[in-house]
Amino acid sequence: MGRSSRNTQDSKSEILKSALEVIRRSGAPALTIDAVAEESGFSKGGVLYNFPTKDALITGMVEYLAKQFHGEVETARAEHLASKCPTLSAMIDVTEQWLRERQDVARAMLATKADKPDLSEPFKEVTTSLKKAVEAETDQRGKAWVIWSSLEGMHFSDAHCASVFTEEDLAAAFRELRRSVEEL
Amino acid sequence: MGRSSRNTQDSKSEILKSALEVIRRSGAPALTIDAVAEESGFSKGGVLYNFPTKDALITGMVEYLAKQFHGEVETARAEHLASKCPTLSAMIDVTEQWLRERQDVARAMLATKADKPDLSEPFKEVTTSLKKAVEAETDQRGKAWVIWSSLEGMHFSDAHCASVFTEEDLAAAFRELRRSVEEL
DNA sequence: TTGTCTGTACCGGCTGGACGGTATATTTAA
DNA sequence: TTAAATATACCGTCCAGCCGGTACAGACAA
Repeated sequence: MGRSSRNTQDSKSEILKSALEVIRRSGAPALTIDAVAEESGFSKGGVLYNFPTKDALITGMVEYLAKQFHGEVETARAEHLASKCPTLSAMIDVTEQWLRERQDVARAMLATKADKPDLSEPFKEVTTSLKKAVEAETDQRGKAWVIWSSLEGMHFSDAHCASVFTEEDLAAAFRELRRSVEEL
Repeated sequence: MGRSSRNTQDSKSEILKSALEVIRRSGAPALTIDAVAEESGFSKGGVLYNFPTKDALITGMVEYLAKQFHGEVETARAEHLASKCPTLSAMIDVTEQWLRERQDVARAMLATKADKPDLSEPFKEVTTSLKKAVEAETDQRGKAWVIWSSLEGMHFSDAHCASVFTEEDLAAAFRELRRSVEEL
C-alpha cells in the first residue's frame, strides 16, 4: 500500500474527474498536466504516476465518460420497455439530462481532438453497441437515425456553445423526439 | 509584377485555404503558423502580417467557412421554393453535399474550436440568421428543430470521426429528413 | 528623367514561456 | 526494509509573437 490509505484506482478516478472539471471550467486547450495536478491536489508526479502520458489521461477520460453514458442508458432503458424502441427512448432521456446537468462529454472529445485526433475508439465502441441495440428494436432505420443524429447534434452543439436553441426550443424538440419514437 | 503588387485580400484567402489544407491533412494540433507558412509559400512573417495573431487566423477560417455555408444554403434555397420549408430543405442538401465531398471542412470547423473554444460567434451569426428564416417558414417548431439538430449531429459526429453510420444508414436518414420536411 | 521619400507587403532569425516528460527524493503501508 | 505512491526539481522541445530588416511601387520635386 502506498502513502496513504488511498489506492491507485481511487486516485485515478479523482484525477479523471479533475481533468473533466478543468475542461468544463476552462475549455479543452487548458487541459495540461499541470492544471490537472493543481485541480486534483496531486503533484505533477502523482498525476503522471497514475497516467504515464497525457494520451493515457485523455483516453481514460473518454473511457470513463463512455462507460458512464452507456450505464445510464442501460438503466433508463429498463423504464422504457413498453416503448417502440426502448434504447432510443432511454438515450433521449439521458441526453436531455446530460444536456441540462453536465455538458462535458462532447467537450472531452474536443480535448481529444486538440491533442490526438484519433482517440475516439472507446467512445465508438459504446455507440456501436447502442446502435446494434436500436437495430434490433426497430426496422424503421431512417426515422431511427434521424432521432439518433438529432441527439448527437444537441450534445455537440451545446458543447461547442454553438446552440441557438432556447429552453423552449429544446423542450419542443424533445417532445417531438419522444413522439416520433412511438411512431417507429 | 513586384512583391507589393499583390493585394492583401488575395494573400489572406490563400493563407486561409492553406490553413484549412494543413488541418485536413494533418489534423488540428498540426495547425501552427510555421506549417501554414510552409503550406502557403509565405514566410512566417508574411502570415503574421496578414493575420496578426493565431486567433485572428482561426477566426478568419471560421468566418470564411460560415460565409461559404450560408451562401450555398441561400443558393440551394432557390431550388426549393415549393417546399414546406425551403431553408431547411436547402440545409439538408448542403449538409449532405458537405458530408460527402468535403468532410475536411467540417473537421476544420471543429478543429478550430479545439484551439480557441469561444469562436462560435461568426458561426452563430449564420445559424441565427438561418434559424429566423426557418421560423418564418413554419410554425411546427418541434419537428423543425429535430431536423435541424439532426443535421448538426451529422456534421459534428462526422467531424469527430465518431459516426457509426454506414453509407446506407446515411442515405436512409436523409431520405427520412426530406420526407419529414414536407410534413411540416 | 532621375533621385529621394514614404507606405505597403513580406521575410526569417530569435526568444521567452509553456508544457510534456524524466530523474530522483521522500513518505507511508505492510 | 521493501515497494507502492507521491513530491520536487529539472530538461528539451515546440511554438507564438516580436523585430529588424528587404523589395517594390507610387508620389513628388528638381
